[in-house]
Amino acid sequence: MQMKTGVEQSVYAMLLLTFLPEKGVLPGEFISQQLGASPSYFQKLLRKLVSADLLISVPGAKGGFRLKASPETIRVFDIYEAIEGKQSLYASSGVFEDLMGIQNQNICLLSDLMTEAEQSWQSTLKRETIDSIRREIYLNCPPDHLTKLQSLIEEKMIRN
Amino acid sequence: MQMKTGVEQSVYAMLLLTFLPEKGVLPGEFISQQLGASPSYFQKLLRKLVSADLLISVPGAKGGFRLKASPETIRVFDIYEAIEGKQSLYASSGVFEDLMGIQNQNICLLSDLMTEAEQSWQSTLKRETIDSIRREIYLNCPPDHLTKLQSLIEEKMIRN
DNA sequence: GTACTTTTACTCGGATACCGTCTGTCCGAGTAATTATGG
DNA sequence: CCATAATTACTCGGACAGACGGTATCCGAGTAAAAGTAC
Repeated sequence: MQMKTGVEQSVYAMLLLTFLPEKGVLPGEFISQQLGASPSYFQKLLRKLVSADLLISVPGAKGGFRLKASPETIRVFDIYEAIEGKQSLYASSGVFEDLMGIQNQNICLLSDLMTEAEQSWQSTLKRETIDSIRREIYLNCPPDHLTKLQSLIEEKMIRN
Repeated sequence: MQMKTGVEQSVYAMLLLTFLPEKGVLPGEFISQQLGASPSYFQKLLRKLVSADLLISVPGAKGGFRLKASPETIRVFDIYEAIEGKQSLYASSGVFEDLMGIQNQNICLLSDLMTEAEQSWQSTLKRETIDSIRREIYLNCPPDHLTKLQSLIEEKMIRN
């Protein structure tokens, strides 16, 4: 049981996009290059983020991706859910309930506990936003490195 | 990302074993039959539980499995960890930290949050024990069904 | 009846096959900006 | 110079190959009780 690496990559992609000026977009290929991921696969992740209403995509020449909402409103959980899907971590088979002769469908000996555990896992991911991680970056990233990245992005980005 | 079905099956196997009288054991095949699982695979799960010090195994004729400790001391988390392993749900690649020029190894923008989320998930599983689930069974299971199961177990079990 | 051997019924643990999921690649289609072309 | 066509550079989404992990099966080895055998 391990989280898809796509979740981490997606979070980082969203973080990269926070450095974009208003109305700018970044091509998917540039983003995947920066994260060291394979472009053709990364496009699929980006499209999932578009489907989840986290990104806006602009087709055509000078097209690319941009955040749909402001970083303060994008929770880490939203990205997690967009990539991992909405299915819960635990699915009861109901075998044991059958064995015990428990008729009531609402009673599942384990899933109540599992559901509660998953909710407290998720609530932690709902607390943090892309913006709060971005603030961590500003605290820990060397300023010259940040300006270098910023200029690289402005060079590669496309206004429209 | 989904929990192994082996975790659920293992929890139920442990629950079955709580119905065993002192010094009795149940063969692995009987347990797997009751849970509707394939015997050859289920043996592997049981052995994992033995390795994790949750079960005691008795080899030879009249051999089988029995709980090592009392149900009050066995947490759901112990079973989860025995089957799923100790690896955490999230493993940082460090790619983004490299991109940001963050040298300090201790700083990982995402893993702090992920670690915290996983801990609150685990703490829920640590709270509940096999015994507390067993009490739920007594509340929700028809009494006649319980006595039927109890007598089946005492018929199939082996004293030594 | 006792000592020894064989059979039986389990666990143990490694080798291996199957299958679903995640990762990764490829390609045709759609879209829009840019460039080329024809009058 | 303007309108139209072709090219270019992206996204879109489906099809598909490969890798990996979880599930499942099998088998030989170890172990201990029971049954059989010899004296």
